[in-house]
Parts: sequence; structure tokens; C-alpha cells
Amino acid sequence: MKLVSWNVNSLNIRLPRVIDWLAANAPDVVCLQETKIEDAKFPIAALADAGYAARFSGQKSYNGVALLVRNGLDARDVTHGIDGFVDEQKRVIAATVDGVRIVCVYVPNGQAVGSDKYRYKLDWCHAMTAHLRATLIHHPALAIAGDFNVAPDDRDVHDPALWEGRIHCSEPERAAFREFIARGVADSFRLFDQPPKTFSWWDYRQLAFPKNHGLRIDHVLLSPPLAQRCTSSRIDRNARKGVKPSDHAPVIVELA
DNA sequence: ATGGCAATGTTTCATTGA
Repeated sequence: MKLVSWNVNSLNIRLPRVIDWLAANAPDVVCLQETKIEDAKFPIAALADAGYAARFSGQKSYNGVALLVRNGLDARDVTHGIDGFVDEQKRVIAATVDGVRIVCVYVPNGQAVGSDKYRYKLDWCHAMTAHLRATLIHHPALAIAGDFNVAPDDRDVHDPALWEGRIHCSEPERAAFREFIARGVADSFRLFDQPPKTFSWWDYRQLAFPKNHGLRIDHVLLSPPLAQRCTSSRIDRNARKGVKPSDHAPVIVELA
């Protein structure tokens, strides 16, 4: 299974690029974040023409997640949100595909350390950790994939001194990320040797992409049976190039 | 010293993102 996570920063704007990317990369399942589109307006037909069935949970303007599943595969037991956590914001969709439970997440940004949104981010992560623990009991083959809005350690930051203690890098956020890992899922990217300074997000400003001033905040975490099957995990930085890119690049994981 | 981009809707600016 070829499994992808990609924050597209508006599926409306990005649809042509997404469809081109699907054709070039032929993934089996794609977890999308920041679709920023109401369910009634989701581009079901265009994606069907591209060979993918879509399941989605969206809202106007902000947030929104979706799963794209290649024709011939079924998305079963689709669920939305976090059990026991009331949230207006559409940030989670999950399904079982070919025996793999796939949880697509868009973790809150947090805006600034100490803000109300930061508190919400940490609360949200705490609830997701409990949800993950419960889900793993029934689904030992589990992947949680998405935009975590956390750079887990300094290797994931272009300038650790600049970012120290700031949003995405603060110790409470990193501790929240380690709580996910402590539930028994591995950061697939770190299962392999990787080129240094590999990132998944670059600011649109200040020539950040050509200067490679990025962060690695998009992740695919795998439970032990899937980590054993994982043959590669990489970030397609080419998808950040060209006209009207998302500010995030896709993470691509292959499972034998 | 600061902001510098992009997307959205509240649209000719404000808000959010990261």
C-alpha cells in the first residue's frame, strides 16, 4: 500500500495540482488536510474521474480533512472526529482500507505559545492520544497520518535556535507528540536514513522554499505491524515547486 | 526594526495559517 499525507491548503485552489500528482504518483490512499471546503461542494466527480473515491469531513474557510481511495479499494467503517471530544472544527477522518486503519488528522496550529489556541491544541492532542490508545485495541494495524503542526526535534527545524520555544517547537508540543509515539506508533520517516534538512512545510514568504527554511511537521506514524511492513517513507519536495503550490509537501509511505 | 505570502470571506481589509 502506498499511503500519502498532504496538507493541500484549499482543495478548491489545489485541485488541478492534486489530480496531476495522483496521476504521477498513483497512491492507494491519500489523507488530505486543510481542504477548506463544505461537504456539499466537495469535488467528488473530478476525483472520481481521476480514479479516486473520496470520503470527507469539511467546513467553510478553515480546516477540513478527506480520504482519497484508489478505485478497487474500499474505505470501510468511516468515522469523524475524536471520541468523547466535542469539536466544531473538522480535523479527523478515519477509515479501514485493505485491513489498515487509517486516521487522517489536522492537528490545531496553536498560533502562539500561551494563547487560547495553544491551549486548544494541547487539549486536542491529549484527547487524540486517548482516542489513539482506544483505537489501537481494535485495530493493531494502524496508521495515523497528517499535519501534526509539531516539529518533533531539532533535526526537523531549519534553524533550531530561531525556533526554540516557539509555536510548533515548544516543549509541551513536543511532549504531546511523544505521547502519540508512546502509544506505540513509530515516526515512519525516522525508520530510515534521511537526508539532513528534510522538511515538509516552507513559509510562502521570504523565499523560504528556495532557501530551504522549513519545518518537518507532517508525519505518518505506524503501529508495529505496519512499521515492520514499511519499506520507505519520504517527502516529495518537488510538489512544493512551480505555480500555486501548497505550502506543504506530501509525505509518501510504502507498505509491503 | 519590520515585514515580506496565500486563501478566505467579513472583500478593497481582517483573519488565519505556520
